[in-house]
Amino acid sequence: MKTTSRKAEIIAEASQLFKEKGYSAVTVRDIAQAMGIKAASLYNHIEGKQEILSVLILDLAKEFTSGMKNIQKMDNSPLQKIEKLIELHIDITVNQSEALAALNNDWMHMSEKDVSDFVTMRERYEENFRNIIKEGIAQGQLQPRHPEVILFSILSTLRTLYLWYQKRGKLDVNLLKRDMVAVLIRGIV
Amino acid sequence: MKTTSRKAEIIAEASQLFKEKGYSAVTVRDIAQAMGIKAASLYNHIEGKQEILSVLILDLAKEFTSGMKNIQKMDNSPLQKIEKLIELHIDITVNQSEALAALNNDWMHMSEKDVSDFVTMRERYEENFRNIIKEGIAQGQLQPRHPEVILFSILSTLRTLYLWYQKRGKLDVNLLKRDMVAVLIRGIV
DNA sequence: AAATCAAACTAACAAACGTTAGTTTTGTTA
DNA sequence: TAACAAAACTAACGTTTGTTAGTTTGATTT
Repeated sequence: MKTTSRKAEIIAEASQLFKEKGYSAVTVRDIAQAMGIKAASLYNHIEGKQEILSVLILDLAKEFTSGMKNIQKMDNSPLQKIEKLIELHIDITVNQSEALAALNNDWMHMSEKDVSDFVTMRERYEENFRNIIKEGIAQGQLQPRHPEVILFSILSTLRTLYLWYQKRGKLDVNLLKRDMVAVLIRGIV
Repeated sequence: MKTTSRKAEIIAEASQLFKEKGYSAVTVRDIAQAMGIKAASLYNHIEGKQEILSVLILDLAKEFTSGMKNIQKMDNSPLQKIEKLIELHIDITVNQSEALAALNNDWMHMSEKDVSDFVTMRERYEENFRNIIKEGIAQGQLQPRHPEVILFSILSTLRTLYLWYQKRGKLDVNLLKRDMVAVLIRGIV
């Protein structure tokens, strides 16, 4: 019973290498070796090195976009939406930390068209997030800080969560969500 | 009156390229072209491509280490020390965002020895930061959250500040410090 | 004017790069 | 067992990579 295509296996293997050394420092021969085959064999399954990167990044970007859409639909307060967004990022981090690394660090190495699509998606995502924050401030539910500072304090933490989630003893996900929400929203004092 | 050595100019130019595309995607010919000279000419001033990276990263790491040392010496409460650390990161970000990008993303491409030195310095820095947090919790000045979560919420935000400080209309530094301290320490509610 | 020196140059290197073409192996289906 | 398709292979390609060697330029000092 085979459940994953060979192409998917290649992408999965490559994503681990990309996470460790970055896209540009990983060669197709590295990827092939990790799979126990020769470099040329990869080309039976993929169009090129760049395709691996684009699949990784764009699929993940769509997942964020769709998650955002779902949360916007909900009949929740701005603060509750922010909590849901934090949980969305944590869930994605736990299951897709390799793709997340590529999305964060290597998006500029995609083709021109894919970069442009990605940047558009990212800007939309950030704008939606910012609007939720602004609404929270307007309603008096959030402190009247610079929305940009709030947005990026939260987003920076969530985006780099993949860097330390692994090594720090694999905190229980629900515990992590609880503490992250608390720290990011209610501060530390 | 020449104030900067040719070597320093090369390192400065290279750091900008590294920030844009990452160390591995930048060639020595790219660096040379940005300076209006030929690639081979660079080798009159530097030992190799890797040396540029190491100078950038290790000098900056030392700056963080020395900043931490100064703050530890002060006779301040844990909370005040954390505020000072936030300000330290912001000051460094404003003046050295290129080197900061290299330190964050490309440290693993230094020589084995330099990587090892760097990782040691980083671990010490994080441990010192963590101890300040723990002390704050022990004294009841901070909420009793998982210290690791607090540490990395703050550190992630500060470490990636360089990514958005530029484009967001160059907020006034003092205003930025005020809002960052407020958001990171007192939360957003 | 001769000597010095920093900093550029041309030319070339061996190695590594992503990728292509054509062929063989392997396991499944007819 | 013959046919087929998936997935591996060998061999090679043209480029780009970091770097070296030896030379020339141009300004400053002796």
